Amino acid sequence: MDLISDSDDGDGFQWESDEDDGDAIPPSNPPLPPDSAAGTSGKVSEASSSRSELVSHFMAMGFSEDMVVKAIEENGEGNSEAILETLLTHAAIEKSPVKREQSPIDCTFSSDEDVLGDDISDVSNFEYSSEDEDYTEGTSDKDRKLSVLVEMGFPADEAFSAINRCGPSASVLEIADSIHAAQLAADSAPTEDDLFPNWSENKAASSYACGSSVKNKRKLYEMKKMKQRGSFLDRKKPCFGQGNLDEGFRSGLTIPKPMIGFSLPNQKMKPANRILPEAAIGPPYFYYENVALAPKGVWETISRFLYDIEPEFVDSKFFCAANRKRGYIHNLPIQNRFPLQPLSSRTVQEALPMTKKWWPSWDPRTQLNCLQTCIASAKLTERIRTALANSDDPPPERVQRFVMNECKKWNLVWVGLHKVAPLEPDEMEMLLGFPRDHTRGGGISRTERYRSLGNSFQVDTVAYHLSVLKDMFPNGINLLSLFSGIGGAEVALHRLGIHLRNVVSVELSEINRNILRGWWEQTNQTGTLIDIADVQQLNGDRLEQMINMFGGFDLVIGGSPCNNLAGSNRYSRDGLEGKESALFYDYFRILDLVKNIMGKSF
DNA sequence: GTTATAATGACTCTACCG
DNA sequence: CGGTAGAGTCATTATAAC
Repeated sequence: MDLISDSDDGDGFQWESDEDDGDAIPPSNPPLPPDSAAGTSGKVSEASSSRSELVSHFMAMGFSEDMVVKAIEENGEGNSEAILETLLTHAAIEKSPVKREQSPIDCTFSSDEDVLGDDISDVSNFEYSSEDEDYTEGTSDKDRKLSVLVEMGFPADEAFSAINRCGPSASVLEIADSIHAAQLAADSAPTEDDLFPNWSENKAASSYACGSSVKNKRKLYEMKKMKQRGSFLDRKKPCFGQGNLDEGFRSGLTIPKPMIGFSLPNQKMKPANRILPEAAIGPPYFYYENVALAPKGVWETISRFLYDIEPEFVDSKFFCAANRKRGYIHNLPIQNRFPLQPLSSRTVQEALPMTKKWWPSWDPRTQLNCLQTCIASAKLTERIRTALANSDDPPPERVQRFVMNECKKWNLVWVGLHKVAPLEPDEMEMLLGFPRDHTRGGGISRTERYRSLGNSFQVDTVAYHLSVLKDMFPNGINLLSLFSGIGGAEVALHRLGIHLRNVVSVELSEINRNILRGWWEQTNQTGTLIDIADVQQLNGDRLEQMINMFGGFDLVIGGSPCNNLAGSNRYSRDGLEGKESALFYDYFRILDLVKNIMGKSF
């Protein structure tokens, strides 16, 4: 088949074309590091029979022999999972969007279907921490009732429904009764789990409680959970007698490997049509983001609040040259997605061509790890330089291990002989999909740039998910953007060619608000941008006013603070109840308000 | 007062092995 | 099945420098 012309610019992309014209991935692979399998301590064993079997196995999935051989050499024969991941990565790297190769997704998707009728929703252990008193300030009567009910131990989503059900004059006690009744009714209805065929249960989780060497902090954490567990009402009957004893420790969902979400660009297979729970269906559409590797139970809670939608876990390494493992919960359609153009480079050597010259053969990295908010110290890069300068050309094993460890930990790249360095802010902008100098100038310090960038969306990834909106809203959208940061959502939509009619952006940091405002003016937006500093100020009245003014929001998007969830946090990784990360509940609060207001008058 | 610098582990998940 | 080792992570804090 022939090529889709480049001028097509997004509109006409269709990945579901019928024929597998050219399987073939052109042999011109992206420039791999000069690593070359021969160099590294001959891991390639020769059991050629099993090997050729492996090769044909993957070729049957549609990968070229060339690629398969390379992938096997990289990972060793034993590790077929890793081989597959490498193949997927390289397939995604393939530049030209017109040369679709078919990908083997069938085998990675529906592998586990072992969902018994078991309860996956353990998560009603929700309490506002004591310092959240001011949560109720400036909010409506409805909000106050919700807050009280939640403190009583009711799941907020159920409390919300009950408040609406009972009407404005109902007392808290009446509402509580109503919730209870609804729970009893739900208990007798056996279905509901059937909606999530992909969720599986982590059976090993029960061993979590009996770990022998628990540190103090850990104990506290567990005791806290225990305490909370005692206080909430079970939403449904446990399926197996007293089996809910470890309910609070169970993690109900697993993160798929490879972390490709519901679909990737350049992938032949169409994602199956998912069935969303009734309460999840818009308007408005919504899109929520946070770190994938959060403490246990966090995503269960988030999902539970966001209408029981299954999270889509995606690693941005399939969209750019750096890892970024994130979970997304949204109610968008997932068919007919298309990627942002031009496609971003998916190897460091390609994205940062200057580094290629200095990249030593014993550094096998082709992609960076997650871009974070801090960079390596100059002392460290100097230690590395002297260590290498005092070694032979291929440095001894010990030195290599030291250097590789630090390079991975701090995302260092090669910028000279024996010289490694952290990324520059503009390089981070590029890797994350922002225009050059997006965060530069306007009185923003370098440190602040790193911080803001480290907290941002990866634009290509998000844009791929949002691309389905383009055909649905040819006249543009009204956007409610919470925790906007440096405007990843806005940039993604703009780059998709989706007109931004009215944007209400909520962002605490003045620096970030300035960045977004600067971008807005610089890109000659014709819509209106309203920025608000504090989510707490966004109450029902204000939302109702804006909704009436704009005719409703088409999309509510936001990634709530991750700092109490992120693994790098050594001081306050307190989970969803942490000081900042608890703002997730404001995302839910506002989203649900918008849904209710729009549900009434539209 | 603001900005840059450097030092500061733990929690998960996974692969592997016996 | 349990133990172990390895790897990766949208960060916070104290201090120096400006």
